Amino acid sequence: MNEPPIRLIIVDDHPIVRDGLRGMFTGEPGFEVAGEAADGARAVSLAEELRPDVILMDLRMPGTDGVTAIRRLAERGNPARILVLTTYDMDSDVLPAIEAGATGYLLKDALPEELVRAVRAAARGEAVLSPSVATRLIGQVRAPSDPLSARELEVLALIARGSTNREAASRLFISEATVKTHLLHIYAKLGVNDRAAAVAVAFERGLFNRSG
Amino acid sequence: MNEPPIRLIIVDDHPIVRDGLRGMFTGEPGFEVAGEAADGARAVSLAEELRPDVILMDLRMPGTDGVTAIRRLAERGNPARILVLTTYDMDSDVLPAIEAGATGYLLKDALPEELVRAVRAAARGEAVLSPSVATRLIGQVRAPSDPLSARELEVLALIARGSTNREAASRLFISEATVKTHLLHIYAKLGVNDRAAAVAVAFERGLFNRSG
DNA sequence: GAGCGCATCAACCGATCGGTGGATGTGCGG
DNA sequence: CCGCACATCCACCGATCGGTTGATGCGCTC
Repeated sequence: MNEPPIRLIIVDDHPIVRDGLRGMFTGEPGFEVAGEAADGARAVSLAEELRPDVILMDLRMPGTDGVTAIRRLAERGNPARILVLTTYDMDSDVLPAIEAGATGYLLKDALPEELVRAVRAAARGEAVLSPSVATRLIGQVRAPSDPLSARELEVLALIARGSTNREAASRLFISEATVKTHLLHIYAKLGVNDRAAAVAVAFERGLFNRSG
Repeated sequence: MNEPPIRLIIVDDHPIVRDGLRGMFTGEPGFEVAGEAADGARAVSLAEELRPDVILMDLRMPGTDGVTAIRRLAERGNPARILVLTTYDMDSDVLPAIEAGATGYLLKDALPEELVRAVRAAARGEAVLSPSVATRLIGQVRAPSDPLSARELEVLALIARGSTNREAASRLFISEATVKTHLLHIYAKLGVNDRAAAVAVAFERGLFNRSG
């Protein structure tokens, strides 16, 4: 008795990657590549139209990004399993994707057979994580980090550009004491003791990428 | 009169990307994919063995990276044209690759026809740059930045982790005065006035990626 | 209403930083 | 030899930072 093929949509802004993935799954029994999209918005409408079993989703794409697309699919109750496939394993990428509803998260260095296995697992509803992503999630569970408030991010961004506390205060129309208070909160949240280390951690976590 | 096909080696640690590229050039007249490698060392020995016209080279790979491989090929006088194809357009990636001898530098978001055209141009010995890379090179020519010395990078790395000048001095077995001197040099080279801004610029330029 | 998170603010003080204006020594290339 | 880059070092001093120990006000949720 033959099972129906796993119907798949490939979402990635890089044509080369889409070609590579299509080639891989076309040559693998049990899969059907139902469609492709180069950004999140197109992925959402394709998924509505084609009702795939699994969506292979990149995160960073021009226009609508992967996390937003995942959120929209979840809001619409779309049953497709979403397997994130991306280059990035930074905190700022992993958590939002999983919180938005992704079933799995793999990095693009995965071997073809790993990827095939992961898509099969995702189609069954099983969670699939690459080792480095799993490690990060474990770390987050142990020491969940408080997010910085919008104001804290504003202060930190100015500090990263070289403002003294006084200059930052002037720019934000607040007192220097307030800037210092924000900074102390920032240091506590990021687990550091000074501005330079705060800037470093902010970059490592991609905190400055969220602006704009 | 038929011209011989352009013989190509594909070097990328991501199997998906290699598959995608192989598929693309196999289906395109005038090309022959002579071989593939997943890292720089393998690329160098393959190039010696197969004598390709063009090598499509990724930069960041485990083991021997792309820049090192380009350098080795240049040292051996290998005539193959090297076209870098990578995700990254940060200063720390672009300049070393071009200085090492790459004929061109493209980003992975290039359309298939752009890539085909670029490989043909590279085979003719023409330089090929993606727009964002060209912009960066122009910027570098206008305001060439001094690279930080190895010692300066060591100092800055410790500062980014939150060391005071005194702690950094202790860790490096030097005096605090020396640390401060290094920092002043760092600020001058990076065009900043304090440690936090220096850390930010270092991240933006990918200066901390070179370690290890 | 109470509690919470966030934003705002103050004064004080020791620690640290950044700037200044020097200095010496080594290795390398012209 | 000279000049350069790099590494190392000094003392002094004003500016800034980080920590401390408070405080008020606002909006939101239970």
